Amino acid sequence: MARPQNFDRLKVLKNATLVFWHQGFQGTSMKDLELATGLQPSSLYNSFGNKEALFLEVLDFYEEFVLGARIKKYLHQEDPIAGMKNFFSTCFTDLPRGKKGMACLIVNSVSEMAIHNENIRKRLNRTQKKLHLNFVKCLDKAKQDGSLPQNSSSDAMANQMLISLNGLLVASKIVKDNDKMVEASLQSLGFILGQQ
Amino acid sequence: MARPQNFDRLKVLKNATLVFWHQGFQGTSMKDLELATGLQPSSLYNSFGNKEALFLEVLDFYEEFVLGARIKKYLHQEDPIAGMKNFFSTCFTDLPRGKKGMACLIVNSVSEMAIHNENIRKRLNRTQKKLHLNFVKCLDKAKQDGSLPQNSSSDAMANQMLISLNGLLVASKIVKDNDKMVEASLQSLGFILGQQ
DNA sequence: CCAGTATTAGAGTGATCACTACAAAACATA
DNA sequence: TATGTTTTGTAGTGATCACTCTAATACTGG
Repeated sequence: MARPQNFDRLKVLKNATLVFWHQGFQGTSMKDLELATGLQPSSLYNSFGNKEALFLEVLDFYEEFVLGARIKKYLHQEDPIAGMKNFFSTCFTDLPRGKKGMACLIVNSVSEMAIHNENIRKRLNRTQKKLHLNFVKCLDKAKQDGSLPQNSSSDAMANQMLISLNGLLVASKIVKDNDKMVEASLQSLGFILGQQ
Repeated sequence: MARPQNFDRLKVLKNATLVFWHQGFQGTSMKDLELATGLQPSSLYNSFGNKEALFLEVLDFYEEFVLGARIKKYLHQEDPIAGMKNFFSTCFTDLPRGKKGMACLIVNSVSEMAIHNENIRKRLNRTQKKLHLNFVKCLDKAKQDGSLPQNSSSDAMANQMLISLNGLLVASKIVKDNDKMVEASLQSLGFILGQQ
């Protein structure tokens, strides 16, 4: 056969994710990615194709390992309402190396790339739908628990939560007092989460 | 004296605003700005300094003439609640040349630049505070009208509205059915706006 | 060990980046 | 018309962009 790859693909994707997350797609150069991953350009292009393709894999990595971990940690809890509350209040603190203002790779990328690259837009839309679905599951569970009225629309509520979450993450980039904004966000969702 | 400028500064700023609004700061090259404004590089640099300084003036232009126009149109109405509702429901349609997905230059720029450029961050923060202030004024007026309970905090409500608006504008970049998202957004602010 | 194959290192591609140097041009004042 | 001052047109700066070429390298199956 042939010479094997000399690197861990997942570790490379993780490092690339951190760079794109912090600097954005256009703000990240292939040079940045070489330095962050330790790979030479030939290895990067041989394994990932080009910058856009690498970014799409990074989005997959983020969905599975970053967002996925948070979904599992907070939205698969026993108490769905408390879980969703925690999901909101930790969206600033669950950051790598404690970097502030990085917010969320998905929200950042929607803002930067969605209207300019259809492949990226589709991928981001899929990720948002995944989060939406998990919100719906939580809300349905809360209905069964009796924590929420049965006649409320989980789909509509999940939309409200997505919008508030997106807005919260944007606001976290300029506002000092994030806790105040989390509180405001949870209050505006108060008819969902405010009972306890 | 000396040779006069051969262009209308406000018209140049307007055209530069449209480009930055659509493409973002990093996605816009000086070449793009030359083409959009019709100015040669020497004129651009002589009159505005550099790309960042031009962008800061563009942010001022946007605050005064784009956001300012919307504030005047919707938030200085007689009925403050209806005005705020209209402010939300028109944030997708009040776009130049009907371009969709451009959302808001402020939100786009917060997402792209806030953590990388302190000058830009400060400017964006100032603009958000201006909008916050106008929401507070509307909310206070609604309290005087009796449309809102006196004990509610206008500051907290304005924060909720800012977050929802930001989230709504981000969502408008990937979601097809914007009206559904506006409705969700207004519903989550329902305890403010839902009475009528 | 040999042959075959995929990966690697490293230099280098043209294009584009923000920005500048410089002289011609265009005006107001005298 | 002559002078002084600023803007303008044009060519061009080094740096960096995403990406590629080529040959040495490292491994597996025979």
